[in-house]
Amino acid sequence: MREGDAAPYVFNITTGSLRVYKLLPDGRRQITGFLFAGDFLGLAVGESYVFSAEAMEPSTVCRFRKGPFRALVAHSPPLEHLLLDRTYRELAAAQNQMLLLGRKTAIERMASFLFELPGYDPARPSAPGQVRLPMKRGDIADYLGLTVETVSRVLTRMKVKGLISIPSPNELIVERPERLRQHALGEV
Amino acid sequence: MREGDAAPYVFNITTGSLRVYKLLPDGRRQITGFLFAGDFLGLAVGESYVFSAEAMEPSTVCRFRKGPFRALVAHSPPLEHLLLDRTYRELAAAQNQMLLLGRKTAIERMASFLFELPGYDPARPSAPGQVRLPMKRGDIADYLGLTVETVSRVLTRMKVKGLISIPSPNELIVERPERLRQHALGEV
DNA sequence: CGGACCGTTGAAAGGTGTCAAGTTGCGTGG
DNA sequence: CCACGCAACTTGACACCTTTCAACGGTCCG
Repeated sequence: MREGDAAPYVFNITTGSLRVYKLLPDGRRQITGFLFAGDFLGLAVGESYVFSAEAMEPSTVCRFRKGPFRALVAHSPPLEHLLLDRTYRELAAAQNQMLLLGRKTAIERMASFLFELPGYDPARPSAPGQVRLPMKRGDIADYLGLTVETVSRVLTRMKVKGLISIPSPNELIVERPERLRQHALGEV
Repeated sequence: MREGDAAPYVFNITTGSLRVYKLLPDGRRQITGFLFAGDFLGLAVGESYVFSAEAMEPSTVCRFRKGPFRALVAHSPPLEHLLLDRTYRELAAAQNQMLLLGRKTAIERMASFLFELPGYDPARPSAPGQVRLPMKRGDIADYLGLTVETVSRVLTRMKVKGLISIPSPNELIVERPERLRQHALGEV
């Protein structure tokens, strides 16, 4: 779906992963978030979408027409409550991302990014965790407000420091979660 | 209110203006938004606030205890709908801010900022508009992901170009809205 | 085998940050 | 009434992190 297009549908993701982004006229892209199974898409008010979205891998979604969906929500307080709750979480995540984009260095951004991906177990803060990266380097760069080159260089630096290892371009192992977390908070 | 504190209240702003922000441990600050009369504050889920907020000038708010407020919302579908709608708008604004912080240059950020302040009349796109700046340079800098020095330099550059004029530090006149808008979109 | 895409690495350029100093405006107190 | 101190703002010089530009190797696939 494209920013500016008429917005007749709401989607719920069944499988796969999507990137949500906004563009400037000259092509500069900012990815505002990645979506995975269970996430909703296209809820915003208004007649047209305010952002674009694309699948990053083969994905399936459940599509609702907006009118009936709105009616359903309006008649189901629990559902509306669920949506409100999810939207608050999304807003809190957006604020964290603003902090990242406005005030963190490249390595701090990457460290923060790795912690929000599934694969980290908060119950075992120092246990290494494996992370799947369904997105390409360019997607990570446009999500973190960097260039692909910088993303690549930062990953190399982390590898050299022993913070992570990279078995393949789409897999990453966090070797030292506690030190990576310090980086994410700018405490190094 | 401070990030991390217990969150027993929800606020609605009556008069004045507030800044909402997040901090890194070393003191770096990112202002995620400015709030004005009519805006809600502290709606997010959870036991504690996920950001801090301060008044920028003498302000008054209407304070609700969270429990009763939630109950009120739950029993009033129109109210919940209103909150959901506002939150979507806030989320859309946050996505625009991510684009700004991740991909725009200093002058583009400042131009974008000036357009989201009250004082611009969309019905007369080329008419000069006066803008009140209740926040200090440091607040603008922390909102745009810049430093005070860069904010000051960009304003000077805009002044030299004839895009704006600055009668006093807290007042600003947009002289060439159409050219400023081009800057905001990176079309220069 | 050739080509497209992706990721990595190097060298140089540049925009913004850092550090420092100077100016202005204003409230306070002598 | 004026000197003083302070905070906010501006300006300059320089440093540095990230970007830009370029080249190279690897993988997949026609």
